[in-house]
Amino acid sequence: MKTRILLIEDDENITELVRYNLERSNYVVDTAMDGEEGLMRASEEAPDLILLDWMLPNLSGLEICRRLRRSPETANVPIIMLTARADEPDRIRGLETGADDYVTKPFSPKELIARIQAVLRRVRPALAGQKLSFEDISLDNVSHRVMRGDVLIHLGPTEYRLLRHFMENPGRVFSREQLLDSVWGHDVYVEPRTVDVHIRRLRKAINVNGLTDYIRTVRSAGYALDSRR
Amino acid sequence: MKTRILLIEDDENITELVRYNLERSNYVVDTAMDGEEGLMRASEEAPDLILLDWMLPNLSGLEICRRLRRSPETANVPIIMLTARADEPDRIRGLETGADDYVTKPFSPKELIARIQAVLRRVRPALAGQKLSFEDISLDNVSHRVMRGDVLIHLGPTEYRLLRHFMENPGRVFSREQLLDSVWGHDVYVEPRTVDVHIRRLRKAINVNGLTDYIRTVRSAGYALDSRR
DNA sequence: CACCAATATTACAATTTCATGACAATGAAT
DNA sequence: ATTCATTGTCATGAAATTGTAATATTGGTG
Repeated sequence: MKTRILLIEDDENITELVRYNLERSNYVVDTAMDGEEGLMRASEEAPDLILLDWMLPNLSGLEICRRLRRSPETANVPIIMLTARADEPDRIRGLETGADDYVTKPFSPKELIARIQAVLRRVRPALAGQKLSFEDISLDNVSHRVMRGDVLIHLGPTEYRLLRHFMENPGRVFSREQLLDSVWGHDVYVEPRTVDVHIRRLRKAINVNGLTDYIRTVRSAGYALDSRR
Repeated sequence: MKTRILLIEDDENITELVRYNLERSNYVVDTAMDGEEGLMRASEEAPDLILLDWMLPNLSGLEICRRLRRSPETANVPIIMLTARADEPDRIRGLETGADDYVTKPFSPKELIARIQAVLRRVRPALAGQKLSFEDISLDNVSHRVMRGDVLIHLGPTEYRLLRHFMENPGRVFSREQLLDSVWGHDVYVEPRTVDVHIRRLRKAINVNGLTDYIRTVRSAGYALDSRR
């Protein structure tokens, strides 16, 4: 699932510049031309981050920021202000109002993206890495969650570690002994055949309905997480 | 409990300037004169925020930043870089290494404080006197009040800090040991199982009537505050 | 096809891990 | 001094997880 960013900005040139660069960096960009529209979009779309112009027709950026923070739906969405006003009192006022950061125009796309990532890393660690994915399976180590498509999957501790190990090394075949070593630990003695049972449990858990089974059995070698059959 | 800030800076003039201003703003300031000392202090004192000079004798600020991020104890402590180098490539490099913000020398004390507040607001909202909210739970760190919907919830001190910690890091799974570290303090010895009991008390207090329980137990891993089951 | 070896599946008992209630110790408030 | 709230620990039962063995199925080979 891509990270969605809402851009509230009235200058079309900037809008297009930002959209182009963010989309190239794999973000989904939604835009609003003024404050009213911005507030509406923000509560409807629940974006992961908001880029907010300081100078807007009708409502000022500062006021938007205040309102976004007040509404429970958007109170926790990080906000980066875009501003031409580089003077210190304004910067301080912006930060005090609840913006998480601000970028002064003219800004370079690279810096904007670096700032976005820095803010996201803080606010939603899950959005900035730490997340493994393979085809439509995703595993988040921070929240310990596994999803297949958008279905939440429950795994026992061992199946979780097993899947994580596979997802950390996709495509690679592991023998039962290797799996026991790296998933169970070098010091535990467990029957190699036990691995079969856990593979079974993992398969059962992640292949809800008739979904394709990405765990490939390699006869007399072991198992692998793999898209090819 | 005051907010503790660790300043890693070799220039004594700056050190004194910063110390004076931060202490006047009610922060507790600890200082280190070089990188080695900084790393040591950081893991021992567990500060709430680190101010890090870019140019340091021996280890560079960037390298310190990297090491702080790598070590689990300090990985989540916000870092603001102090730098004379204002050019963009450096700024980007700093942000990418894991700094949360940077301030260019010479800086005004007012702006430094505003930045500290902004970073803390985003990382540890409670330290910046912010209201926290998660779904229909809200926690006001100023009045020490917790509401579920519009019902006022009474919590003991420990349950309050526990909930605050969860609300500062929603979705994230914490082991009992981690919780003891950050909620009880890194120097207290308490049985890990005691955490269970406090989780129970928190649940009981917060899930009045048949309201959904947002505290998720992650078997053999810990607990998390989470919306979906 | 018939056979063998390897894997899949099932069932079950043992073990871990967690939820819950009770209790004594502590300290603050009256 | 007494009451009350809070806290840490333990004991117990419930629930989830785990390893193993027994049995079924599959794939390859002659």
